[in-house]
Amino acid sequence: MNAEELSSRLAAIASTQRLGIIAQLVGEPLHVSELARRMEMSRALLYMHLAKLEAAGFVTGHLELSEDGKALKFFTAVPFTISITPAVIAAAVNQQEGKTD
Amino acid sequence: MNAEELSSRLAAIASTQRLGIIAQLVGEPLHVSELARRMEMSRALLYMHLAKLEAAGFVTGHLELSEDGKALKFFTAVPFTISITPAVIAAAVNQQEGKTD
DNA sequence: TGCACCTGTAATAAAATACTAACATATGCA
DNA sequence: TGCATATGTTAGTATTTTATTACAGGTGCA
Repeated sequence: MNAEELSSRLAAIASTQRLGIIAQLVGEPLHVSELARRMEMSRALLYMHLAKLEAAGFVTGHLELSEDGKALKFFTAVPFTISITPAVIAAAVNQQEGKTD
Repeated sequence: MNAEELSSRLAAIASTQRLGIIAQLVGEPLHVSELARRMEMSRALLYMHLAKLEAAGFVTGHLELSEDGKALKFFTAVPFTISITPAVIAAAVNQQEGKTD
């Protein structure tokens, strides 16, 4: 992972709102409207946060049909581990490209 | 560590500029003017970044007198390890206060 | 005295993020 | 038909972060 990738992944979770979203989704996928109610947040704003989290690979969304036939957009927390130390940072800075994982 | 502490620590390193600063300081303390030259950045801007990094505990600064009697402000990278997983985030969100370490 | 260094801050401008309000569209059901 | 639910976007505003410019002050030395 290079410095740009690292900083953008970190930026995606450097937010209490987005940490809260991930926490809500751990072990329990939720659809957008339900998540918005639990987070006490407008859907428009939630979409913005979800877009950042999904772009960084921390959550993933998919459409599902409810029993009564309505489309629901479910989001799930994606498993990951990020370990950061000064050496990891130095390695990231001192290279142009990084591994996918 | 609670969600606020976690997000503010992450925010402090969620920046390519600040990752670069840490990388420069790993294993080699530098004074502000020298670091500014290496980062190709104005001192005023560098001070802002250093203030954020120091507030979050990633670097630490101290005054030193050079051989010819001039005051130099040296900064050093502080050793640390941050490991983040969905479970760590959930734990941070679901508590009010956290341990110092 | 003047030049080359250094630390430190204040005021301001520019850019990026976060947030709100409003809208369009669709489904099921009484 | 009308209400309650849902997805999704856009346009505009507010706030925060980043960056620049311009200071004021200190030391050593030729």
